[in-house]
Amino acid sequence: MVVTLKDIAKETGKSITTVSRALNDYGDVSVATKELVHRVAGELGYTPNIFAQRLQKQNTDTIGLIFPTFGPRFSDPFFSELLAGIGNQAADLGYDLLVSTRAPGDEEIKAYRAMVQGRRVDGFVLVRTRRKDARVECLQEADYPFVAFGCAEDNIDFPYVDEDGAYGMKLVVEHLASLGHQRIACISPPPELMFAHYRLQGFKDGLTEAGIPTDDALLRVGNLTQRDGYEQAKILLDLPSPPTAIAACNDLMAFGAMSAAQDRDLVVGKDISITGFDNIPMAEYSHPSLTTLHQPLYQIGAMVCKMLIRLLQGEELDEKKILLKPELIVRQSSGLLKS
Amino acid sequence: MVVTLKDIAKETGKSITTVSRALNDYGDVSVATKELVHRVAGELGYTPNIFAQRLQKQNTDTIGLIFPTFGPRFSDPFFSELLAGIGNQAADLGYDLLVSTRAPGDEEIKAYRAMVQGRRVDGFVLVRTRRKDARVECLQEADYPFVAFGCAEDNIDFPYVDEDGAYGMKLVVEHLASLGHQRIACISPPPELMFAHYRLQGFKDGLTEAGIPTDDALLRVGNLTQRDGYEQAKILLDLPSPPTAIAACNDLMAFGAMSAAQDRDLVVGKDISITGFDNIPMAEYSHPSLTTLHQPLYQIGAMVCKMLIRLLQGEELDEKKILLKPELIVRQSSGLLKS
DNA sequence: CTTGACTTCCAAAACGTTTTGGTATATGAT
DNA sequence: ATCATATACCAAAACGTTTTGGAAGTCAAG
Repeated sequence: MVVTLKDIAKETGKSITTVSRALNDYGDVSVATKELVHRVAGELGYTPNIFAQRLQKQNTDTIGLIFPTFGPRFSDPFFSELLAGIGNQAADLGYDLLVSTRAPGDEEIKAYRAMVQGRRVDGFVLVRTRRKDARVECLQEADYPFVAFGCAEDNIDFPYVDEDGAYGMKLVVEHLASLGHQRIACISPPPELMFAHYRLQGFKDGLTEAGIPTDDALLRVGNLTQRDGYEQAKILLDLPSPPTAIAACNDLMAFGAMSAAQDRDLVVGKDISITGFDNIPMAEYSHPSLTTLHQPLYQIGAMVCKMLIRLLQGEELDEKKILLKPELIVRQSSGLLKS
Repeated sequence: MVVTLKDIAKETGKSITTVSRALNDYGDVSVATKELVHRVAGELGYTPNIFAQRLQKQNTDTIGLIFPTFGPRFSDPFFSELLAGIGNQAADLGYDLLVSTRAPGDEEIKAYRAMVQGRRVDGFVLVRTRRKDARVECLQEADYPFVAFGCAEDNIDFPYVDEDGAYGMKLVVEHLASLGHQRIACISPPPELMFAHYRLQGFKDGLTEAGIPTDDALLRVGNLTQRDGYEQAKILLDLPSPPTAIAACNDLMAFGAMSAAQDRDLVVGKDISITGFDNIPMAEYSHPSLTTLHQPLYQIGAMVCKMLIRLLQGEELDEKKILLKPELIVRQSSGLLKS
């Protein structure tokens, strides 16, 4: 039924060894034999049994990816874009991608340990690094290769790609300040996430550079969902002296904030300015369209994946730590301060 | 380094056979031995080599899923939700999921053939069935098991889950008609998609039931993206006598249509009503929020996956063809016809 | 003390590949 | 003729598991 090396060997009258070596283009097989073997293999429709190969070669040609999501669904477009980038790159380079989701915590680490233990994958892509990141510890301890999207605390060393969140938020504040805004709020991600730290810091630095004092009442934390963007924005709008601009640290929270403002009949882009971060596809088509920072997630995914595969193949990385500059995309959701 | 059955055999003084059979809970191993083997396996941290298992058992415990997307990105929330459902269910039942994306056409079929040929997966989940579906032909010809999301043409027989699109669109038209709308447009998906047919048919039936004649000028086709929703809505709004309501056949196109209307300073929900289909998370938070039909994509994904695994394990399906009723979610984007 | 049934165990084969460690033949140099 | 070298090939082992087809021992019944 299914064609193996043995069948080709029988058909060509050569040994299994020779057939194998012919197909893998070894030097000690004559050109004539190689041609013969390839032709017969084609005719019979031979495809190598990948599991036999992996068993023998003792590698998996698979990379692991565990999304740190809450709840079963990962409908965050952030993840889908990234996944597409990683997945397509992996496929192009002949690797399988083993994906699952797990909420941060014990179960998550158990999942990593199980994959390490069972030698289920050759290496990992880590997304959304955290301050004290148990995943990093676990993998470094087991001496397992990985590349992260998101940087590390200073003292820890591993390869990663990250976007310069501090720079991005500074751009946003500069933009909002130039429109006349003085009371600028920020909805930042949970502080245990590495990128939260940088984005918030960039936000504060931006205020300082614009000569605006920081008001702690205008700093809120949200869990990156629309729902939380909505809730946090409501709190901000209820302040005795509410902000005239809200810089959300991702697009989803920005959409939530827009909803909250619109529920109070504020016109976003006029009565209040709202900005996001990520530039997910929806940002262009929301109403009003969203001023945000462009992060090329698809490319970042591809880049991280390529770096990992380089590592797995024993090559050196030209750059071990890559920091990308996000680009400010000004749309309708930010506008001149009404006087 | 890595623990194998041999190590456990050496440690316990039993044979490899006995160890294997102990771990797999065969009847011909004494209770004492089983306990011993399990204890030692635990101590040594044994994990079976999955590739050796698969080679021996001649199955893959993997299910294949090729998303029919255009371009490299699949940021359509429709797909992410479905993927989450399929992926989590597969993981729960101990199966791997091998995902890739391919635009419909020759390359797509080649990808299926390659996976079939190489016995790379045990079966497939097919999404978004088409009228003359080459994937179905290919898999049926190879006698490869699969379950689809989306039904078939009448004469073809395979297991599937589908939502009752005709019923859903009828609900929408009924709703819009009850608000006083008479000139109702529809932006339907490309007709080669099975669900396009049913949704459009439901739309027309709805009009008939409401006593509204069908106007072909109000029937447009869009490729399911926001961009196309935008373009098609522009065309509709440019008509000498434009529609007062637009029923888009998915949420993304509905968002595009909302953009187009808002660009002309129409207030959606007042000057014009717009509805979608799918109820993606964004639908709740758009402005205005979107009237749409709820399709439990996560659950559908899980259901399809479970059916497939049932088949793979040789069980019979209670129901081979499942049709779900979508639920109308009325929000702000549909409102009374302005008189 | 045989016989058969039952319990518990195991050696060896098998899955399909790659790699190791050769052998055999031809060619050319001495 | 002899030796060295290069070319073309292959048998067997190995990867780690499951399954096949017994074998050995115990026990009860005849």
